[in-house]
Amino acid sequence: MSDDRPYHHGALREAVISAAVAEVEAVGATAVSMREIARRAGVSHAAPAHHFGDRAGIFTAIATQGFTLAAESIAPAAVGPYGFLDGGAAYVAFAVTHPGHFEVMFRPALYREDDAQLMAARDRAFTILFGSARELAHEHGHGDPDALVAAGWSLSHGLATLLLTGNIARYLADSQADLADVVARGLTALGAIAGSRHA
Amino acid sequence: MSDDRPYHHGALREAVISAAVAEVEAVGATAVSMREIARRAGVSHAAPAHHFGDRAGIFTAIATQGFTLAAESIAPAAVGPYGFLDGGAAYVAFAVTHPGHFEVMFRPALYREDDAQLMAARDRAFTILFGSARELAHEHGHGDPDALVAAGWSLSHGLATLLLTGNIARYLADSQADLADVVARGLTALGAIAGSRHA
DNA sequence: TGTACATCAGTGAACGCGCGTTCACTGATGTAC
DNA sequence: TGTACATCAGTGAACGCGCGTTCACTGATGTAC
Repeated sequence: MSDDRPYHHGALREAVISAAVAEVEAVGATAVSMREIARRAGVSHAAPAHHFGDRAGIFTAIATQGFTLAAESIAPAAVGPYGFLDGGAAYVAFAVTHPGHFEVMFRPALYREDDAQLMAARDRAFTILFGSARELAHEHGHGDPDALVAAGWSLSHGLATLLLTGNIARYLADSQADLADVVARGLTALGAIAGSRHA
Repeated sequence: MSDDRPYHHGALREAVISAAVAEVEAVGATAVSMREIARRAGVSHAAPAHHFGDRAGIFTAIATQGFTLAAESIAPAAVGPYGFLDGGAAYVAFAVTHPGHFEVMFRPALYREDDAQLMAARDRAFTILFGSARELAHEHGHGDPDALVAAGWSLSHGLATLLLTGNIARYLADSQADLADVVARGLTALGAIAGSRHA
């Protein structure tokens, strides 16, 4: 080693994870290589494999961290009688600020789904989603929390995905702050029309 | 050549595109290689490059074909006073039956966005989306088609994405036929609640 | 406090492999006469 | 109808490169005494 970097890194695990997240954001999850992650983290190319075994091991760590971060950032918003709605907005905000984590989290084929810590983190996140939907249904006299989850999750996930891939920007020129308002108005109108159809 | 395959393929372009789509569905868009596409199509490894130049050229062809197929399969549904709603269902159905095209279409970083044929096909598809939204807004007395597009497109796109990545199946056990109903009910309830909040 | 030793995080050279690209070629097709 | 030739779609050998994996190693740290 030419510089004064110590032989033992001390926080190699964290360094590799954040390098891997940056790499996912740069080239996409399925195109990342262990060598490039190591290069980004400033360690030897064999170090990531030494710690995580393979790419699936790194992706499992990223997904676990992602579900934990998502739960932490959504939980404070997802309380009160409209917590499900505010939680949805927080979900979109999380995706936009953590695109690398978000991409990996929802590509379960890339990581080890039976990992104990991953499952725990994921369940914590989904407890917030289903819990706030149950509260919304109870509070407003609608009986089916699962239907609320199906619609609300799809709406938030779709908006997040379209924002991240740059598709919203091309077709709906609004700024992101306005966008939340626009989507809320569209949701209200769309719900009323869908309801009137089957009334 | 050991078999009786003729020297000139005759439909190499189509063969390469459909092999590439199959490969995208197998390993993900960013992980496909020209060599593997050629192997799948049963041609020499240099043939795809000869025709398309590089991966971006193939992806451009896939996206163009995807927008064309999407427009063709959504257009018949997207008519009448509720065409926007039925078009959304057709959008989800297209995504589920054409996962390879769908993935490439909404990753514009992978292809040449300024390709003339691509832009034409894409505009045809989006004309259907915005046109049916305008008709819905007019028919039901809601003034902002863009808000309908933002909400409806997000909802359909999110549902499609969650279905394709296997996330819906894990958390909402319903069959896909039922799911359309569940989402419609959730949308109606969610719209009413969102409306009552700001009333 | 000082010494000896086990542990193990991290290194770096070496390997075989699949990749994209290049390039001289082959052979089927279309056109001119 | 038959011959000559230009065109160009598609081939396959060769190249250099980055990849994941292996493995003997180095050296910092923790523990025993």
